[in-house]
Amino acid sequence: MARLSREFYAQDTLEAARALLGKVLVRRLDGETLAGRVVETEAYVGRCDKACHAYHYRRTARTETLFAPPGTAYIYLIYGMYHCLNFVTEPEGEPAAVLLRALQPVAGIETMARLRYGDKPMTDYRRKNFLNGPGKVCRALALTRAENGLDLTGDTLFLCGRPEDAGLPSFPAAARERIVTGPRIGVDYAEEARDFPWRFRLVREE
DNA sequence: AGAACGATCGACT
DNA sequence: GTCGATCGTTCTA
Repeated sequence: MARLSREFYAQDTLEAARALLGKVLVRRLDGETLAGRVVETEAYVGRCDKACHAYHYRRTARTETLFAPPGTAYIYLIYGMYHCLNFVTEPEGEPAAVLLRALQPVAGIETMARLRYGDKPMTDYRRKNFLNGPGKVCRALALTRAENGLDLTGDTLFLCGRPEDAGLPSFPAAARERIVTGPRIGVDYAEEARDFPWRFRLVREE
């Protein structure tokens, strides 16, 4: 199964955040395959970014994962009730990562819907807001701190360029899309870094 | 030991 | 648009 290599993750974080758009995230759970297409990311760079947990190489129990090799999953608890999934980037020792903010569902949709909504029926509102936030993505993929530190070159959680790389049916004809850049969400406390245009979204052209 | 604070979400006016 | 939930992490003393 072709998946993104450690060298891919070792690149510059801003480049990685852009390059990850359109890639397919695969989560194997109890023998089932859950998958989604990456449509929104944010970059966090410890070297120079006050919004990054490892700003100025700050090393604590939590940030230890950001110092792990590129291609490691950094998952942390936020606001006491949600989790965020990040992909560790740059050469080992440079604490940096790409936050996954949104997916388009690709496979295992019923299971993801159950993880997200339980037995509540699917509605248009729920379909529209299914995987459009970092906490929602982690809920739908059953990712918690227990999965923090997972190796993304392994079999449990990984990214690939196309669905066929994971044995999934290919996408229908690709719509025209472009990358929209803007400031990151929820980092108003981060002084000058709050305005860095380090959020990347894949949006359909009209 | 205690306090402050979130890289969010969903319910509600 | 506003607001509260909820708890691990981090910092202060």
